[in-house]
Amino acid sequence: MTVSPLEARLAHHLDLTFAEREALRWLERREKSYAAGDVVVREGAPVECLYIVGSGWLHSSVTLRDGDRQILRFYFIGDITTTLSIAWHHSAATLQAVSDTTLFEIPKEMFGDLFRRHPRLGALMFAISASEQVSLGDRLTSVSKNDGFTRIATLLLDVRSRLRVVDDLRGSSFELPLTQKDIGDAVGLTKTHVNRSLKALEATGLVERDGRVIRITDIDRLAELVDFRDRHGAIATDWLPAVGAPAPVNA
Amino acid sequence: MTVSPLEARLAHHLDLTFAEREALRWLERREKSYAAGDVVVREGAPVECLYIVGSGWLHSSVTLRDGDRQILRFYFIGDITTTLSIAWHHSAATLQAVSDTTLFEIPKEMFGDLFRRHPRLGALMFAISASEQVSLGDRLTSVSKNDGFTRIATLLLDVRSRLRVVDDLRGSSFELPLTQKDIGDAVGLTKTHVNRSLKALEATGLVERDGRVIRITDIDRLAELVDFRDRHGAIATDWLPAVGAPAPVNA
DNA sequence: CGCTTAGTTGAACGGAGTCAATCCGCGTGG
DNA sequence: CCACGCGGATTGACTCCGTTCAACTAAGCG
Repeated sequence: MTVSPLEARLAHHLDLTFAEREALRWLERREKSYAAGDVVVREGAPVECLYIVGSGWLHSSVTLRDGDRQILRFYFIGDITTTLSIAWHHSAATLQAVSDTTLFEIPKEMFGDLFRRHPRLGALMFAISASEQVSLGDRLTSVSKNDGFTRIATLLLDVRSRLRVVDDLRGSSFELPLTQKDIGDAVGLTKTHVNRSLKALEATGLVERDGRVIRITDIDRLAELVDFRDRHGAIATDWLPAVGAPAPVNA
Repeated sequence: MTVSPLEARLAHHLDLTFAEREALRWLERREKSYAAGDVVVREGAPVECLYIVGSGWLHSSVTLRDGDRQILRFYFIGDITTTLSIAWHHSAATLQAVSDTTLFEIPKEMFGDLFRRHPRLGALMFAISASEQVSLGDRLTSVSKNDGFTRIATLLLDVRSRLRVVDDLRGSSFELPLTQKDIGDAVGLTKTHVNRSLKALEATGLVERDGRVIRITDIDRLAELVDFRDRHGAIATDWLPAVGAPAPVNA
């Protein structure tokens, strides 16, 4: 029996019951593959499905009137994508593969049914969504208040931290399969200034680059330098409802 | 029987059953009052409860190392606050009353139980949370890519739009009980530049100010000018699970 | 009536954008 | 095997939006 990415993710926070595990695997039957650069869903297109990331990197972004792009979020294995758009019939953002990826496609209705059959998992999804919202808030703060150097350092630390939780990231180095333009679109800088800031980061000796492989030589010191707060640790689950057969609705 | 704020909000999206209405009202028993400026929850403090806004304005913010502040979100009647922090035992942000407010305090466990007893409401909460996330993404985009004039215009349009949905806002004018420093903390500008941008907005004739009362004379034209997208309309509910007694967990 | 907080305005500075040239790695085709 | 072309990375010069610093005014309040 293979380990499913979403199951693995959630099991990180909770001791899942057999039925819960079963239900999660049930969601991951329709597998699809995309090549690096492929657009999975375009902004404004109708969305009937959510996608669980099976492997690879993706990002979601919006395009402005002048053609400029804002990258909102990166997705890694075990993440659920297009939840952003679940509130509408049309996608609020473009979902694009950064590297080669596999996705599990699940119809929205099936996701909705999960709330009914496994309320505890529904509540856990809510909590995960909340933590993602905090993470987005952190980036807003970073973009709003910090200079380029700090924004990029924060992005690197954030990505590394998520890869560590999500992937089996061992050492201090990791691949960042993004162009400098992409980085700029994520943190609100031009590619020119991204380049300058990356150089400045290297100059401190805290970050090394080899092509698109990044190595942070002293994570703690860099984190201290830019006041980075890691949000990707454990999440509180003590408030979740009891597991098992849901209580009947009383009058 | 009084109309509860949360009930009214959710009924906007869904035909609620009697049992669901009952459950929502059940959440709103512990009422508390706060004066303008009061801090309800401080960043880092333990949180055991969520708060439904009964009346008034609030905002949540984070404080940076240098004392600078980033306002993440404003809350109005019917909003659920501190959901941001539900994933942790300690608050991720400071919740502060902007005007005099009343809040309904609900223990996290009771909120969790809502997912079990009324899965459809749980899923709806998830959708609302998703739409808030999109809204936050819009602000990230605005702060990341737009100049001061546009950022503030967007904030004004956004607040007006939310007040219109949430409150019985009739005309084109509304009170903005914020200092220019507050506005700056929300959109990432200094108070100096907020002032200049407000002046510039007035100069276009599209916005009038009288103290803290704002009047947008031509909403459509201002929206067109700054490429504003209103996210606070209806949300899709067709994917929600069926109402009624939850299905038993099958083997 | 002073004191404090918020709003307003001016001058100078600087971080990041803009524009533009150059370099580099890599795939493609001759 | 090498010339060519292309997308991305790098670097420099100049400009400008927003900050910083610093008055000064207006308004609320004890």
